[in-house]
Amino acid sequence: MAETWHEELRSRGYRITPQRQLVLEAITQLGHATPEDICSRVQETARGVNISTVYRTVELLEELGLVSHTHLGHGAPTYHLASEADHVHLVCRSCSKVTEVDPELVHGLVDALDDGLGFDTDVRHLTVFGRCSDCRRPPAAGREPYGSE
Amino acid sequence: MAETWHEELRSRGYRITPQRQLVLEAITQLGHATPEDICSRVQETARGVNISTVYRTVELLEELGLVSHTHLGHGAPTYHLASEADHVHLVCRSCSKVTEVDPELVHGLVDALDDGLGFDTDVRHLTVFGRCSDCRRPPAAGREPYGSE
DNA sequence: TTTACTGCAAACAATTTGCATGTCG
DNA sequence: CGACATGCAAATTGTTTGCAGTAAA
Repeated sequence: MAETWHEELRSRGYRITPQRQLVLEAITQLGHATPEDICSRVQETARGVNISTVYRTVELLEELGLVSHTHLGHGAPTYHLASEADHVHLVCRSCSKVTEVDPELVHGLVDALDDGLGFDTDVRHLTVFGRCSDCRRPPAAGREPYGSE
Repeated sequence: MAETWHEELRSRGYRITPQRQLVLEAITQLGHATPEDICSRVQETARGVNISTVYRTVELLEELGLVSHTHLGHGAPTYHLASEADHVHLVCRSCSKVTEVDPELVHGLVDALDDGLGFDTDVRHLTVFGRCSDCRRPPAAGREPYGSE
């Protein structure tokens, strides 16, 4: 199993601690998790990891490139494994449903931004807000305003 | 000049107040503004509008479709006139520079999401994170991790 | 005069920081 | 042992809410 990150940590002068392992595990299991989610999840098993340690840890893991975060709306950001992060998020502003789609769909956009402006898009961080098919009205006259976030 | 929104307000039972006019003006002048920005700007001229009134007002103005907001990174959201909002935001994660680009660039994506999933994208709310041409390294071996946000 | 709106302060939520103590290496 | 990490509490933002006084219409 991949514990290659242990070496990566050490080589940078960081240490391997149970808390860091627990946080990484929680993110692995939860998929999309806010710092609070991670904290609660970890508390189920072990004696828990303090919320501030969670914050410090996700920051570290992100710096190492192991996890990445996205803003799925209003409040707290959600973290997920970078290795599984290769997808784009769609968030419905009516029902808040989150859908993951293949990044292939945005390649056109990414290429256009690269060619035209030299902008290097971070696809993993991309979130598209809108309205999902379930919440969308059958093409009527006036477009209703979007709901919250 | 357009004071059509006055009627819109009244017809819905809302009132026209100096605070609401000031907030709208501030957003008009500032372009991209956080609630805090709006508050400070207004305080330069008049006796000021309380921050909680700013929050209540932007919510109202957004409901009316006059302004819209986007998350340009970490903290507070930024508000702008809906009439000027027809652009997509690019945010550089290294230098934090914000660039506005023609929404034409994302039409491909929007169409793909619509055709494939029936998802109705809210282009005005779209923000793309990445690295701008200035901050991008000349194609080297290892890709540096992204900075803050 | 009626009822919405504003300001203020307190309540909340999310995140950060200082510091004494604990522990990986 | 010694430097780094953790826990805890307090300090910071960012945002919301209750309420009494103010002002559009």
